[in-house]
Amino acid sequence: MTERRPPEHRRPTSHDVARLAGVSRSAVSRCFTPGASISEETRNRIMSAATELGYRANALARNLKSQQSQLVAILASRLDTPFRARQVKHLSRALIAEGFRPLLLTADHSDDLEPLLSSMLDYNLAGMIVTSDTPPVAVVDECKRLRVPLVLINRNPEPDGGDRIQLDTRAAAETVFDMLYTAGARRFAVLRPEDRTYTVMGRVSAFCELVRSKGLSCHQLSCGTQSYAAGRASIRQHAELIHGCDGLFGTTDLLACGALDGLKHDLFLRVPEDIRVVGFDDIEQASWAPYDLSTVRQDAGAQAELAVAMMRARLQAPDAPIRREHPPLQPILRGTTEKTETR
Amino acid sequence: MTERRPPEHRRPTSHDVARLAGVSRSAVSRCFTPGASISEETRNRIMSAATELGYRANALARNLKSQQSQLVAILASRLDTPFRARQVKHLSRALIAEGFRPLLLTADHSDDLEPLLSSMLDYNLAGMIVTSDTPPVAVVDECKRLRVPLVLINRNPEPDGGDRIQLDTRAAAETVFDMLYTAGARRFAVLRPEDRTYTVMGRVSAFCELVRSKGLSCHQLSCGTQSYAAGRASIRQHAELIHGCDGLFGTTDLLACGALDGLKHDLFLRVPEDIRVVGFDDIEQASWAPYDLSTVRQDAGAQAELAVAMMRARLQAPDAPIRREHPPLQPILRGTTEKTETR
DNA sequence: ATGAAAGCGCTAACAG
DNA sequence: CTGTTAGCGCTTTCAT
Repeated sequence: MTERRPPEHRRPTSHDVARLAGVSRSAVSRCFTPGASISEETRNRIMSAATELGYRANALARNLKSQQSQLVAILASRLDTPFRARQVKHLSRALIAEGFRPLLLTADHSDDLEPLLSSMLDYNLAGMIVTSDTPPVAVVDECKRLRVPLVLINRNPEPDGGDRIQLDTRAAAETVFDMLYTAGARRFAVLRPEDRTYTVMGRVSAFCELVRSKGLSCHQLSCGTQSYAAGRASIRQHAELIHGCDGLFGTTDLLACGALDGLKHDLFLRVPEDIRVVGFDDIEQASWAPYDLSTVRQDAGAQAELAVAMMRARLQAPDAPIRREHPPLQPILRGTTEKTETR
Repeated sequence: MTERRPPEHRRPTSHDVARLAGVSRSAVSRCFTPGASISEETRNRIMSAATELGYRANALARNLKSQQSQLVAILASRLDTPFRARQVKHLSRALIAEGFRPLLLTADHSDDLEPLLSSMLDYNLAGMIVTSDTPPVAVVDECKRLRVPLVLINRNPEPDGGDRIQLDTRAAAETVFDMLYTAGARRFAVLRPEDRTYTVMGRVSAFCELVRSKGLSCHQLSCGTQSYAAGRASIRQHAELIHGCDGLFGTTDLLACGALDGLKHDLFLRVPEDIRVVGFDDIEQASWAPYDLSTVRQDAGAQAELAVAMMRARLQAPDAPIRREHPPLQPILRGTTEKTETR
């Protein structure tokens, strides 16, 4: 008596719904396809059958058929970093809002991304958004070949594999310079992290160039990583140079926070009286009391929406020319660039 | 002459590989199936054909057939919060390490999760991991019915829909109490955020109970959200009460950091001389110079691995009894509970 | 060890 | 408007 009745936990299929509603499977399919022609009555019957059974179309099957999933891979490194977390949060929300499903790929010390990324491609991705880790060329090519829209956020401009959202380093440099100069800085320094991210390196060199083009001096202070600890250590390490400066560009808020603590606690300098400081990104901690750090905001929300829009556009016009967009920057003036009594 | 030749960007299928290698599609499939029987020679032929064509098995089709995807949904709220970001990072890594693909669902002001979550279920999830947002009952039931393993991290114990990783609030309370008491605190206060997360509320009440069971006093200071700003505001608001206390449990590092700044900059109290402070989570900022906050570490990495292991176990034994695990806690002693010259 | 055949659950082209 | 039919790309008996 081993009667083989369908197990209780089987998902109902369109077949089940069709049978219960007394229609064909195509009817069911049409019922769940936005622009399909179906009579009001059948639709109702199907709908009630569907809800009764708890039917939900199997996305895998649907995607297999339509050769297109709603899956979008997000590749992000250093997710535990405040700005990156914000970026990813907004990306995820923006994608979901547009009906996509974000697949999260966190990769750090560039542990061989290649296999991972290309295994994501197995899912017939609707797109891929990369923030801050340069995807291996193989993957970029693969995306191109498979016509998977690829959006790079703040990535190196070279490989030109996909659409890009890119910081306008010139504009950034000018904004930062203005903030520091207006606050009275004349002898500049900038933190140069050694883990060379394009954006960050770009900011450093653009800033230096700009400062020098004004006939002012700009020291580059090397510091290991883009972290609080590195920022602080760097200040200690370059103490002498620092004493000759009155304006510091932290390159990144995380670095800037570390630097601020170094300036105050290690070198006993007053900010902004002895030295003005500006960061970049406007992470939450920049506004915390001990920092009150002037910075430049990158609007993660707008950036995310732009990324999704670019992806969607590419999806519709795979052969359109590559786009590159500069999202807007907004200077945030806080205590570290406050005007002090001159003279 | 509109010759319809296969578009260049079509993915090669097992069929293409089979043809090139001169074998059947089944052979190709077997070649990519771990424990299948296939001769060394055919395997080689197939493999080289596969690499030549750049073949990768279509995950959608595979999953459709096997009724099981490698997709795991992570539901996380407040991703832009340091501890949550760390959690998600580790979850993502742990999942990927085990061959799963994390789908990221960020939901905040509990914008109707239900449709979202259940639409995720359309992907034949291999599991679902929820951190900090209680999933609607409907979804929990759905998971149960569809036998989708559900792991809840630090969620309310009531619905008992899935396996849980849960803070041991008693142990947490004892750890915190010890840290404060040992540092000399006798008159306690605790921050009570109004956005009632189970874990957080549990910490608050367990702590208060414990303190009172020792015959000591414990004031609950209400504060709006679990944020830096709320922590700081709360201190200002409860200034009088605070002045009568010498030990504060911040409930969350974010709150504790805000509180610390409130204590120092608004009430002009010295920490730890006038009042000792302990946070919870050990976010990076707790170790920053201005805070140097004693706290209790929840090991996000271990937590994530545990979550994935539990998920995997449930996948293999859907009917095993529900598990509940308490991940270990580790007190981190820093400046805010330093012993000061007594008397 | 291998190939033929039968689907997984769905959609879409085509008749009616 | 509706049902029939033919797959999407893969896996998996089942013979051979």
